[in-house]
Amino acid sequence: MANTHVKEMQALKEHLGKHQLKLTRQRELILNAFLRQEHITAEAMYHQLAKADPHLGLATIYRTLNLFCDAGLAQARHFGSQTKYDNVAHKGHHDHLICTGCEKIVEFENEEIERLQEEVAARNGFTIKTHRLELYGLCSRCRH
Amino acid sequence: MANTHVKEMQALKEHLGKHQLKLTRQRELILNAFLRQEHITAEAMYHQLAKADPHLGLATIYRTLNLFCDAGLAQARHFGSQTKYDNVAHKGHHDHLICTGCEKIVEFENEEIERLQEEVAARNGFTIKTHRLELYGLCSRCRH
DNA sequence: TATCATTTTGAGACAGTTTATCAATTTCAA
DNA sequence: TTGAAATTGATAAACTGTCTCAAAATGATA
Repeated sequence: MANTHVKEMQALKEHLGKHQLKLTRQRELILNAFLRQEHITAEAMYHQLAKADPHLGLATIYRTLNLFCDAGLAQARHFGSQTKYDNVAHKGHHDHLICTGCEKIVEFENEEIERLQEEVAARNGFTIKTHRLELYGLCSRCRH
Repeated sequence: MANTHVKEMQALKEHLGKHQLKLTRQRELILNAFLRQEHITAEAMYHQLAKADPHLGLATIYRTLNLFCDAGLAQARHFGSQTKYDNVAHKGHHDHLICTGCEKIVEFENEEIERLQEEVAARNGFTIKTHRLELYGLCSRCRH
């Protein structure tokens, strides 16, 4: 398997080392698959990896994705009843525009909004570490 | 029962009328209880209303809160594994500044951010219905 | 490279939250 | 008042995610 994600693998190894955790075949497999996505659910990843390893358990996917969150490689977000794991490395940061009709998700970035967020935070004595902005509505196709 | 929420009751009746739905004792009861809250889970409301009506079913609470969402009186938000129903009437919109150190939550409003959100949405052909903005970081006291 | 304490895995049981089912009841227009 | 249509309550079922535990894999050490 091509290891095209050297930097992230490095970060994972570092996290594993710091916490007496081990690098397994499954963790490598899941990391490589995960890094090819922008965001994905555990269930979707389960089905996607079924070809590569039919015996890979769903619980392992959940455990590993949560591990990635701890390691700072992923970020969990709750959309409706599901949890999506965002690939943090893929893009620095992106916010979401979510269609409540067809569930379509459009990503966007807006520096002006980010700047204003910093301003609000500063005014309240906060130092922002991360944020989450989701706009819910109808896309042009669902408006009818 | 005191009907101190005339405007919202009106809005509910309007929605019911438009969709061939009926006004029931339970819907009135749940509406009045809901409007006294800022945000609440279905489970919490279930326990809270158990005194007023011990036979009120949990399914009815869920159904009714979802009805309120359709009617524009409530807004569902997913926090972890739970869904909280926000009272839309209570305050217009408010976003959250959340301290990851002490869990303190500061509410804020920023019209400029809201305006930019509309702009982003329009650029992508979306019509925003609601949004959710949460800034995570450390408050001044926790920064040390 | 063999050993072996420790971690991880897979499979399914389990738990918490929300929705579906359906007979009995309630609403409301006529 | 009547009756078609909607609603309710009770519970089963669905769904997402976590826990359990015996078996397997890892990796530090000899």
